[in-house]
Amino acid sequence: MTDTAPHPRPARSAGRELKEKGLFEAARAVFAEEGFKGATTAEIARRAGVPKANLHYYFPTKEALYRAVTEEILTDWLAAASSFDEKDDPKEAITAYIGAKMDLARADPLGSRIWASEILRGAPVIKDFLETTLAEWIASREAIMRRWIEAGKIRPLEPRYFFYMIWATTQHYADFEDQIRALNGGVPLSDEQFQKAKAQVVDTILHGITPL
Amino acid sequence: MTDTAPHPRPARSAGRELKEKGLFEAARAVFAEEGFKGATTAEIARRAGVPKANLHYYFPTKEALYRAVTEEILTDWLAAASSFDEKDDPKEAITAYIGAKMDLARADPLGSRIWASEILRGAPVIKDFLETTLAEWIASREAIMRRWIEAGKIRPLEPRYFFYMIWATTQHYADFEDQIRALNGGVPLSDEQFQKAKAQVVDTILHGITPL
DNA sequence: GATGGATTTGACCAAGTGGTCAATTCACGT
DNA sequence: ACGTGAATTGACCACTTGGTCAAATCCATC
Repeated sequence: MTDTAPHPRPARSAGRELKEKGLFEAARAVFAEEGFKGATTAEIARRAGVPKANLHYYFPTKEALYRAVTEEILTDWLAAASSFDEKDDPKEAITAYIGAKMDLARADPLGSRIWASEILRGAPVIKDFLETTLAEWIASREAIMRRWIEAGKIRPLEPRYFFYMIWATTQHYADFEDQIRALNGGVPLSDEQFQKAKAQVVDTILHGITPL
Repeated sequence: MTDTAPHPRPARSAGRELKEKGLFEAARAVFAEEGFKGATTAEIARRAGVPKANLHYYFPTKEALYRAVTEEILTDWLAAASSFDEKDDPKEAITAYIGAKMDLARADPLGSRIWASEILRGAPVIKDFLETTLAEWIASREAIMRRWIEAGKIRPLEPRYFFYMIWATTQHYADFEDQIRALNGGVPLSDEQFQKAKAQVVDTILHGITPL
């Protein structure tokens, strides 16, 4: 009320952000379905409901748009990864981490699919992330797990392959959603089914690494 | 020596099959890297070392070539799957199956990647396979596992989600090979590393489902 | 209501795209 | 040597691609 100019500059900025968001989300969907090369700027613009020339006003090139999309995905990945560090107890940490990864796969399957598609084509855009940030992440968590192993808290194993199993299994529910749907009578997993799957993944892996 | 006509008709046929094979293999590589839409017939022809027009002599359309490639992959998949049925004991059956899937991922990563790429784009070509052959396969193996559960041979679990875990984990070593390489100091897993990974996958999953 | 930068967009372009085709070359039986 | 069908391929085509651009339109400010 006291503000006589509710959106003097924000108006422009907000409009811009909204349109940019629309293009961004449309791009996520198309990149997830078609991959980087298969995606077309025309299709992205069409889904966002703007002329193609307008897309190029907000994002100079298809690759710039793609890079913006991937960056957000890496951020989300790291956020989920942080749940591994919140507990000192192996079971709690692993349970939290698997849960976070499963929830992310459920909440943002497109992100997971874009990641998968990016790896499949040789990871040209995120290669640096893999070689630096991700490599450091897994190295330090590997050290943590080795301490757990030495303390007899979990069975001896190669931590890397353990993480691969978690990544593969959790991301499978996003990347292969269409296959899972086909095997589920043509309908997507319900929330109950997904929760059960999540519990089973946690349960099986936890049992798999618990000492006798 | 006795045969004065070493390749009278076989020559033609063999030449044809060889060229077809070359195109087929080139297509596998390009489809695996770029996906169906991203792959170009020009690139496939270039890798096979033949003019593009020649490709269309052997395979009328890009999609016909793609279908030929996918059909072989489904055959390989089923062959690996049969190893599940060779043993009556759960541990032996699952060990054999995981081993076969891991070996397939190692021997033919391209096939696994084409499958993944096909699912990512909505499985237009193999949807029928998923809904019929694969659905039947998992349904009957689900029944087998339920019997094992009732007999107390394995812990109670939802067989479907168990198979998803196996598929995800084993295929991960093919589909995410580039990521694994990046996390392995830039070099692919050696044979020893891969064998160790395979053993650990078997071991963890087996422990994960073995009753206390 | 005039100014000027931000935004919008139809028209356009050079470079690919999957696919065709007619002309040529090949390999074999005669 | 010759005839014939299989195989090869350069040239071509209609269409799509990512990206450009100049002209139009908006809209906060003065």
